[in-house]
Amino acid sequence: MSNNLDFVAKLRNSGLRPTKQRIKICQILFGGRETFHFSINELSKIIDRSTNEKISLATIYNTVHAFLGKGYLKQIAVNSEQSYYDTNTSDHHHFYDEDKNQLIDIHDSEVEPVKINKKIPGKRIKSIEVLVKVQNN
Amino acid sequence: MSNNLDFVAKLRNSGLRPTKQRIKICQILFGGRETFHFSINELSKIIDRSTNEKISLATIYNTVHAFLGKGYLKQIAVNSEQSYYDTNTSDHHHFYDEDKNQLIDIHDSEVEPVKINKKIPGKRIKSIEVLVKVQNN
DNA sequence: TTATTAGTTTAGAATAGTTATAATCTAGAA
DNA sequence: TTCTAGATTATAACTATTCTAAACTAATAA
Repeated sequence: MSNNLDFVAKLRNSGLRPTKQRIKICQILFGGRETFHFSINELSKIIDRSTNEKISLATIYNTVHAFLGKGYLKQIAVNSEQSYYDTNTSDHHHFYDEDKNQLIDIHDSEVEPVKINKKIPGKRIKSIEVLVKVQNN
Repeated sequence: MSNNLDFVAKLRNSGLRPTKQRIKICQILFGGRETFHFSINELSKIIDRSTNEKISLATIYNTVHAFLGKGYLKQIAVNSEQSYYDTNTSDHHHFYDEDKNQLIDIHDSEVEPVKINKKIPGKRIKSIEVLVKVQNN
């Protein structure tokens, strides 16, 4: 498990000033044993619960965008009124439980590799996302 | 190509009253040779161009939702500020061009079938969507 | 250490997509 | 033709997200 010095280094190395807000958000996002999925709204609640000092919504948005840009987070394509993010940036896919509005990892070993036999001139593939929507039986 | 009587029958059969607004929207969505992708905003512009009588935004939303519920449209999972829909409800996947904000079909023959070797207790798979994000070279 | 400054945080305003409301209208049945 | 449940509409309300510009702070130089 990372400590704050690791986060400070991580931030510095990416050209982001290690402010106390960013370090706090790093602790929450990257300090645990497990990766997880979150929306801005959920992250905001987690922050509120885990500290007395509030971090403004604008800063949470800024930080998530910065981390996305640095590749520390991945955005997940779901149809929902809010955007979802994943602290697991490795190649993998998702179940989306529409009843619970919840994302569940599908490990790469659990999907046959997706092969696309089509190219678009002048374009290169940036990512391949598989979303398996599930419903209650 | 369908004529209005077909649309009236289609609407009646699904328990939807064939109002002139719904028939007009049917013409646009299902009257052409090709299927296509659209956002509410784009659909609204197409309607404006193709008729002198305005259809209110609320009705467009209502109708698209009704058609979604009846399975006449499919919603596509994309990260975007707006929702995208597809008049092609058959199994197939998409490229998403982030530079042009544009969806492009990947026909089923162009992807190896996606196999998911994982089940979630009490849940059944509703859909499998593959989204391939592409960028300019 | 202090001063400087460029980057950061913040509250709140602004924006955009979508949904809700309540009055008016209309398709279809009697 | 009359009646009514279902549709349409303009507009208000709501929610997620982005913008703004003032206050703050980390990092650097003096």
